[in-house]
Amino acid sequence: MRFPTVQEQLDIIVGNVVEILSVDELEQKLLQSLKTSRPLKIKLGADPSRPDLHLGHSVVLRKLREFQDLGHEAILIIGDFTAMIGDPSGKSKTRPQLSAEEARQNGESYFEQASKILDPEKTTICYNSDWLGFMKFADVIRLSSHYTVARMLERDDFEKRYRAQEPISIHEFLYPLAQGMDSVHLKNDVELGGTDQKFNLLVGRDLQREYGITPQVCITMPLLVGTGGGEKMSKSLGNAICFNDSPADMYGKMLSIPDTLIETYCRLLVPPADKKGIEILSKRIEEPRTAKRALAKKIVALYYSNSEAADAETHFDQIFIHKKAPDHIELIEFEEQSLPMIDLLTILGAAVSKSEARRMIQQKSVLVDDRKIEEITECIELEIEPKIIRVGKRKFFKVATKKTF
RNA sequence: GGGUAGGUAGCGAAGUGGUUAAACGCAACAGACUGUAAAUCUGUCGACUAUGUCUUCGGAGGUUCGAAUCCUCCCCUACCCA
Repeated sequence: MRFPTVQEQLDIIVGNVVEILSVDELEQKLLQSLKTSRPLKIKLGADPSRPDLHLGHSVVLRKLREFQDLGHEAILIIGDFTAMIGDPSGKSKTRPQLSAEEARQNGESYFEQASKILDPEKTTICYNSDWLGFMKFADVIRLSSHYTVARMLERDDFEKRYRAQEPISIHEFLYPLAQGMDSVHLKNDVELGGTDQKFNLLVGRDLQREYGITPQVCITMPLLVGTGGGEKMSKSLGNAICFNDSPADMYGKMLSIPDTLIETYCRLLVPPADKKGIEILSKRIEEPRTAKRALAKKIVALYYSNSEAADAETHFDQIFIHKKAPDHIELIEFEEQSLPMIDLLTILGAAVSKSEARRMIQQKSVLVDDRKIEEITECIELEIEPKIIRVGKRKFFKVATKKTF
């Protein structure tokens, strides 16, 4: 196969990126790689404490895939060691510490999900505990001596917290350094990350230089806004569309994004090859609904298949347009023949507490076979013939009794 | 080590002895209108054996008929001094 020229490669790499530090260096590296027939090492860090990948992750993963397709080497680093620190980027909450085993498992799950975008055959996966775990305290001291407090405080996040007189723990300073050590260890040529990773990426660059390695090129990708339209997509904010969401969920969540996001989503989430029809639609502002449906269908197809995407759409129409229950709901059987509605709702998990179940009924959002439950004291009579329970717009349950009397 | 200011529900933030399960804002949830869009309106938003009861205001004790509010000790955070 013919390797693409530097310019051809650059044209692809530049797509959707926010910043490349620096383009000149990247060009040099690409040139060098062509001359020596040595692929570039492209690094992407993965946080195993959050193994649920969502469309936000896909932005940067797609970029990594593009590098793979250009013949470069993708290295996925599972930050099992750094997870013990918890990246202080953005919202800083102490994360639960992972055991080594959990970290491995999550790492594998991450890789498996990422394989929906990456070429798994051509992806190198490694765990940073393999080198960070063996550093001695003396090594850490040496490492920390390369950086100053003032430089650390330059980081936007630290600076804000510092000014707001919020706590910053010493170990948080170690996070960028640890991540930087990954780059020193790997001697990678490029590191990819979201814009929130810029500082960390730059530390990696500095440290490589300190350790006598050609510094990596840092490429930042935009952060995807969540389905709510405000904050960045994040599982914990509940505004994420996950790789593992069912096709129906994925489709539904896609339709719930604000119209203003259609174009952005289309640009960042759909690979250029698949973009055509949707792109045109997304520009037709008078038809946002059509565009959104096409986009939603495409997204589902990307993570599942065309037929599953079509099913998701049918399913959606049935529930939300025709307001009917879905065809397939898992049947839940009970020993009892009669149960108070409130109890049933909590058992089914439709409500977290009985108080909440009560509220659901009071707010007239509970239907049994299309009949509205009016009284909180009401009991449901379970029969062999299953009954459909609907709570709110999107929760459906099918219940019956096991016993024949 | 000394001093100052703080710690209130998912978050932000009022409240400084008595209708306070705790104002208000955001988020969330439900309903109306829709296109599971936005905007808007309404309601909900600790739990339970439920027109009442129980548990919450960093933690543990104490004062009081009554404490998020007063006292003591402890823990945590920021800032200043060393």
